[in-house]
Formats: sequence, structure tokens, C-alpha cells
Amino acid sequence: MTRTELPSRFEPREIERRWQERWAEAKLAAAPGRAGERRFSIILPPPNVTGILTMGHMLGGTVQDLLVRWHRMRGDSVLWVPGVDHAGLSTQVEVRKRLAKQGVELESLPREEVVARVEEWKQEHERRIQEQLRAAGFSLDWSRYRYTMDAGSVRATRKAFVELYRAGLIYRGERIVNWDPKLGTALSDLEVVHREEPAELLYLTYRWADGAPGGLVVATVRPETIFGDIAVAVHPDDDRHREAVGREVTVPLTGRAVPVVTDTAVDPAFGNGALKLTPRHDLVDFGIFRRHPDLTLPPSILDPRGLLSGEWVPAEFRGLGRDEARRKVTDALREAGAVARTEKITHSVAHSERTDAAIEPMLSMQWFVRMQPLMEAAVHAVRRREVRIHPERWEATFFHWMETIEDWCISRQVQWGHPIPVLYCEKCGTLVVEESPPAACPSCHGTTLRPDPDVLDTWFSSWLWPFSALGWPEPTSDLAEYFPTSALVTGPDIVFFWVARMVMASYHFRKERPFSDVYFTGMLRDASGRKMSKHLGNSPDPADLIREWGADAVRFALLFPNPADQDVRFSPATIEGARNFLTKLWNLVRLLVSHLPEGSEPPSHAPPIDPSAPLEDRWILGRYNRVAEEVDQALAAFEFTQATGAMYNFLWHDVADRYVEIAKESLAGRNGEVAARRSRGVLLFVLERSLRRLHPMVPHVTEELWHALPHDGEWLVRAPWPPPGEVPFDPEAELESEALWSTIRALRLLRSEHQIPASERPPAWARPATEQVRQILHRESEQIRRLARIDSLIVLAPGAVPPLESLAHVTPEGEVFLPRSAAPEGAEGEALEREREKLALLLVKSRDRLADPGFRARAPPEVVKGVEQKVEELERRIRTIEGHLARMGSGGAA
RNA sequence: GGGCGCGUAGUCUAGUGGUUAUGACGUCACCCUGACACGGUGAAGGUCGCCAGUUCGAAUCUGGCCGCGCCCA
Repeated sequence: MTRTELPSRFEPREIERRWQERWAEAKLAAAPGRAGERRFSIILPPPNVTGILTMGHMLGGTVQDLLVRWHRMRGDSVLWVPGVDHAGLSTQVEVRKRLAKQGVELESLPREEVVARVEEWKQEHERRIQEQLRAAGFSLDWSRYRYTMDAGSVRATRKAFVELYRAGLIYRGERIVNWDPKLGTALSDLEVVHREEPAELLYLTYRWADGAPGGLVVATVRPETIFGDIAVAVHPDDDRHREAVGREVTVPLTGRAVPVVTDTAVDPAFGNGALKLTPRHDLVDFGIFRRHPDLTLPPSILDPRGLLSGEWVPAEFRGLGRDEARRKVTDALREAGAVARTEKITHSVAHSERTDAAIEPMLSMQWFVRMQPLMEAAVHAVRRREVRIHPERWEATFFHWMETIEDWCISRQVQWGHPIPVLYCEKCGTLVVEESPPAACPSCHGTTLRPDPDVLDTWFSSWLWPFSALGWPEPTSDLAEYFPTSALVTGPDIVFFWVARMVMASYHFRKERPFSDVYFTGMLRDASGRKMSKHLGNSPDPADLIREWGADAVRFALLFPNPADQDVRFSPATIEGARNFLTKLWNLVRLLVSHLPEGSEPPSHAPPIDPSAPLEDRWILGRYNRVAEEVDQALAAFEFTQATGAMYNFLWHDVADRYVEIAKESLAGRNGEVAARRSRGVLLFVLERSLRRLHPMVPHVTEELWHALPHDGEWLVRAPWPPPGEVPFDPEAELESEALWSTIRALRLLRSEHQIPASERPPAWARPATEQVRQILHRESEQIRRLARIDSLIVLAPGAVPPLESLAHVTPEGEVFLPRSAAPEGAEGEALEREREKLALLLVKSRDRLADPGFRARAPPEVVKGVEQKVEELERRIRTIEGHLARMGSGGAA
């Protein structure tokens, strides 16, 4: 171990780059091939190659790196697998935009060309993502890097499809799907967002087909779909329409006569209670159609781009987009006198998450996964806590979705993605679903096998990721050693998309859980509380922040204000606070280093402590012990804010503000060599252990500082996690320290209140309330003198007469005095008077409680006793203050 | 419409039955005190959203209301 020099200023950039290089060279993040008993494995949620890393990735990565580094230090075999996701649809959308700028329409290119262009895009973004992950200091095992469309993933995806197909869990069927007319593809229910929108509800008169006067009034917001109408449905219990049932009405503009049928799916409260049925273009309508065998399916009236088309659409309306068609059809209906009235309403409209186009429900032949049979094992696992969700409240969301789950549409009409591994025999129409496709049709031996033109939903490869990233379906050693994984860290926005599906896939294909713990990070918000999103443009590029502030500061900022189950507010001010803390830490270590002689020993053991040791030593070691326990407990409970905050407060407020301020003299050797050695030993122990505990949160700066101190071993990365309990907690020292500091604070307060210049060093007196406090103050008088910037401290006996002509402040442990002459202005008794009023109020409250018979009878005795003691203390303090006030008043100048 | 969550100083936040309600940012005053001005010392700033209830005792538990957010339909 060689100690390095520390420059006076903390400059993270060079430090971080240097350690990242060295760690990489030494392959410190490589997982052992054999995991052994204690293993800890995480698969990085693969970022999409659509874009680059966001602050959300940065947050998740920070939490994962914290866990991973912590477990490594605890001696576990740790595997953290990096990778990227091909993100089929969204990447293709981006490439489509890029091509459009060059004047090229993606749809006009052959599939190979499209794939090549997307591949290009992928390479660019993949490189940037990797750079970002490295710059953040994430200790990923790059030797195990994976991609969701690499050869292994292709095998895994094919196998999963074929297996599920054979088990009857994948089927091909004609269903109403969410059709994105802009992209020309089906989407799953999850890729659709609902939004309230204003609309005009038209009440249309469908005249009786037999020519009788009047007709049935039908309400619709989509008049353009009347060309696809095959019936009108009413609720069977709806008295208003009872006599209409069984009759026929004429669809306006078409002249077609259609029957009036009944179905309980009709909402009698909507519109007029009569629903026109367009079964190809609405989910509810299709359901009703299926329950009425006498109805026949009409031709489609919309093409894949959402334009009106087909034989049932009059020529004048063909080729119109939906909005234009709606206007024109409405006009035509008005002209025909079919519009009885209109009403402005708001209703929920589904939009494509990718393109924001209004979703067109459309009857279409697609591939689906049956979710019901897969769901049960997953629900069971979470209920039994075989898979634990943190924070726990997300369980409710998980169950809610599981209970209402629908089949998953997995086919997409785009080019970029895993092809659906299905061949169709041109000759006999047989479906061939094999892992390795045969050259000829197994049933008719025809050799013209046409591949399914569609690709799979990206999540179909992602849901296999916990095991496919470890090599499945091959029986790899990583799979044997590191699966099931330990934790999954991600945002709650993909609980259904990904987390729930991974649990389902794992129980189906592996018969066990994919991970034992799921940690959902909070949602990132900007300084003004808005959700960070690409759309709002308020999500900074992590790489920019890292360049400006350093990765450690960004990481600390993400951890520090992150309440266990709440959102994360993130702003430059937050990073600045984190950077300031790291600078504080830097300077603390620098201070120690400046006092450590060459060849000092590493702190292999806790410094020996006995009751004769200085108060500050006993106190800080006791505090360290407490904090160590707190941090360990918090980390084990996934409470990262708790852990980070504990280290922050300990180092800044306890070590820097209190311990160092007191021990400074000894550290500098002004109290003799023995005292110097002891203080240096204590501070070295506290800081060295703190650097280790802080390392998973801020790895670079801690590694740098650790090397500036005497240390055992080559890397902080590899240093063992210090066990809690190396030193005992010392409650005695805690109390004594409180008496000492309350005296110092009282003197500082007196100075500040009476505007005694900082350069003045007046003499001071203290009159402790008890003999015990007297001893402490007497022993520590030198410290008090220095820290309160006074010339001398005379500690009086508890009952002694206080000095005349003095300014006084009353503390819970006694009083302190400064000579009145030290104050530049004639000192008034205002401060004392305010204090007296405050204490009097408290006294009234406490006495009232004691006066309540119920309180004495029912409250625990120790609480009653506590209040009694409080009353006594308050009475004493008030008496003392009144004494001072009286002297001041009577003496005029006392 | 349903589910989940959140309302605590100007802002952000800690706090799951008894505390003089925590800390940070900002504000004000003093201070470049031998690690740190990215710092130190001190101060001002609060009807703990509102109303009821449970309890000897409520920021904390329960119910209702109001406001905000996220998710699902």
C-alpha cells in the first residue's frame, strides 16, 4: 500500500476517469465462474437502443451499483450483467423519422434495407449507452454483455415461442386489436394510453325499414363508421325500446336494412340507449356480434392506414381519413335529415403510446399469449413473498393488473424485431412451428414454406431476459450458478410491461422465481415537481451532469433525497449539495493526512477505549457504531435514503463539526505526542471505516481518499465491509457530550445576541445545575474556552452566587455568564424575557398534563415521571431567569 | 368511474401514539478562526390541508371532506 498525495481541491473528473480505467484493467467487476453459497446477481434492465440513457436509468443504475458493490465488499460472488434492448417498434419509429428527413419512406424499402438502417442506428446508440454506463462508474461485468437480438436471444425467443405454442398457450386468432394506423401495426393493451377528449355525440334517426313513421334514435361519436353497421342493439330491460326489438331499421346514407337486437353489454345510460353495431371496428360491438349467430360479419370499412375503404363505403367517402370522414359524413347526415340532435361530451380515447395517433380498434388476425394460465404461479409467488416487492405498496398494483389480465397480442407489423418463428405451407396451408425450421412441409412435403411476415413484440424477448441473459436455453454455468437472480431494480412504470411478465415467464420456463426482490425506484421530477420526460424536455442528459459535477455527486444526489417509496426531486441544487458534501469529506481526509506521520499503520482494529479516554474519542466511536448499524439495516431493507442520510449527517455534523473541532489541538500535536497519536488513531479509524461504508454510494472519491490514508489491500473496491459493533455504543459519552455542547452553544448564543465581536475574548462563568455537570465542564473547560472563543472559563459550584454585572443564558444543565461590559450596547433583558415566556408556556402545558387524573392513571409510569422531571427543570430554569431579570431591573445596570 | 399514494416554515423534506417537530436550499447577521467560503457560528421563519372520532395524550391511528399526483378503465 502506497499513500497518494491529495491536492487541496477536489476535482472529480480526473479522479473518476483514472479509477474507472484501473478498475477495468484489473477486471474487478468480473464475476467468479463458481458462485458458491453466497451469491448476488442482478441483470441490468437493458436500456433501449432507441435513445441514450436518461436520468431514470442513472437512478436505477446507481441503486444497482450500490447493491452490487456492497455485496462484493461483503464477500459475495457478484454478477451484474449489462445489455441493451432492441426496442423494436420505438427504434423503428425513430429510424423512420430519420429516413423521412432524408426524404426516404421507410415503408418503401425492402426488409433487409430497413434492418440494415436500424442496425446502423443501434450501433451508434449502443456505443453511447456503453460510454454513459462507464462514465457513471457502474461496475458491470462487461465480459457478459448481451443484446436482446444476439444469437442467444434469438434461440431463447424461438424456443419460448415454440414451447408456448405447443402447450397451447400461444394461438393465432382474429380479434379486435389496438391498431396504430400511423404505423400500420397492432399494439398490446399496454402500449395504449387513454385520454379524455371532447367530442360531439350525434343522435341519428334510423328510420323503420317497413316505412312506418319515425324510427329509432341511435347515439354515436363515430358517424363515419355507419357504413360498417350490421345491426342496432338495445338493452333487453330497456322499456323505451321494447317495441323496436325484432324490427328492422334503415342505416342512414346506405339504405341497408338492419335488425334491432338485444344485448346486456349495451349501456342504457349512454346516449339514447341504442347502440349501432360495427363489429369490425369496436370491441363491444364485436362481442355483441359474436353472441348473435344470425348476424354476419360485414367487410371492413377501414384500411390499415385508417382510411375509409371497401365495398360498403360509398365512393365519395373512400380514401378519407377518419377526421375528415367524420365531418363529411356528419354533413351528409344533416342533409339527409338524419341528425335528431347533438350533444357535446368528453369521452376517453385510446392513443398509441408511440405515435399518439388515435387507436383504431380493428378486427385482425394476430398472435396472442394466453395469460390466465401463466398468471397464477406469478400471483402465488408474490403472495407467498417468494418474490418480494419493495416498496410493498406496489404489490396491490401488481395484483390488480393480474386479476384483470387479458391475452397478450405479441405480433407486430414492423420489420425490426424477432421474426415470428412460423412457416406457412403454400400448398396445404399447414402451420410449421419448429425451433429449427424444416426444408419441407411435414404434412404434404411441399417445399414452398412462406415465413410469417410479422415480428414479435419486444417484450416477448424481454420477459425471458433474467434467464436468457444468462444463456438459456443452453445449460450454461452462469445459469446454474447465478439464477435465480437476487434483485431487479427498475421504475414502477414497467411493472406490467416487464416485471409481471418476467415473473410469469420464469415460473413457466424455469419453474422458479426470476429474482427474490424487486425494487421500484421513485419517479424523477424536476425542480418544479414536473415528471421528467423526453416530451417536456426537462430530463437532463446524465453524461452532461457527470461532466459538470462528477459521477459521484450525481449518484449521491439521486440517492440522498430519495424517500423510500416516493418520487425523486432532482435539480442542480441537489447535485450542488451532494458535491459540497463530497468536498467536505475530501477536506476531512486532507486534514487527517496532514497530521499523519509517514509510515502510520492502517487501522486494522478499533482504537482501545476506556473510561479515562477523552470524551470526544469515546463519543465519536460510539456514534460511529450507531451509524454503522443504522446504515447496514437500511441497506438490507432497501432504504437507501436512510443509509445515505445517516452517513451524511454523521460525517458532516458529528465528525467534522464536533469531533474534529474538539480534537484539532490534539491532532496537531499541541497536547503532546501521546494525545496526538490517540486522536489521529481515532480519526483514522472513523474515516477509514466511513470511506468503506460510503464506497458503494460514491465509489470514485472514496477510492481516491482511501489511497491517501494508511490502508490494507490494493483496492477499496475489494476491501471488506466493516462489521458493525467494532466499538461499543457509549450512552454515557452521549450525555456528557450533550452537556458540553449545550454550554458551548449557550456561550455562542450570548455572544451573538449581544453582538460581541468575534475578535473579543471575554472571560466567562458557568454555573452547572448538578455536581456531575460541574465535573464535566471543569474537565472540558479548555475546549469550551477555545470553541466559544472566550478568554477563560470559571466553573462555579452548583449553588454558588453568580457574578454581578453579567449577561446570562440558562440551559437545561445550568447557566452561563459573560461580563456585561463585553457587550457594546447596554444589554437589555429581552432575550431572557423571551426565553422565560417560552419556558412558561411549556411549563403550563406540562402542568396541565400532570393535573389530568386520567393521565396519571393511564399513562405509563416512566412517561409520568418524565413529565414530572420536565416540570422541575422548567421551574428551576424559570426561577433562575427571573432572578437574573430581577437583578437587572433593580440594579438598573446589574 | 376504479386502484395506489401524497398534503409538515418561502421551497424540498425527516418523523407510525408522549420530542421545545428534523434536516437541506433560500433569507438575515457576524466571521476568510491553521481542512473546507463548495466553509463556520448564530438568528428569523410552522394553526403539521380541513372537520369529526378513537385515546389520559394525535403530525402520527380511524372515518369524512378538500386539493394534488401516478396507474388502470
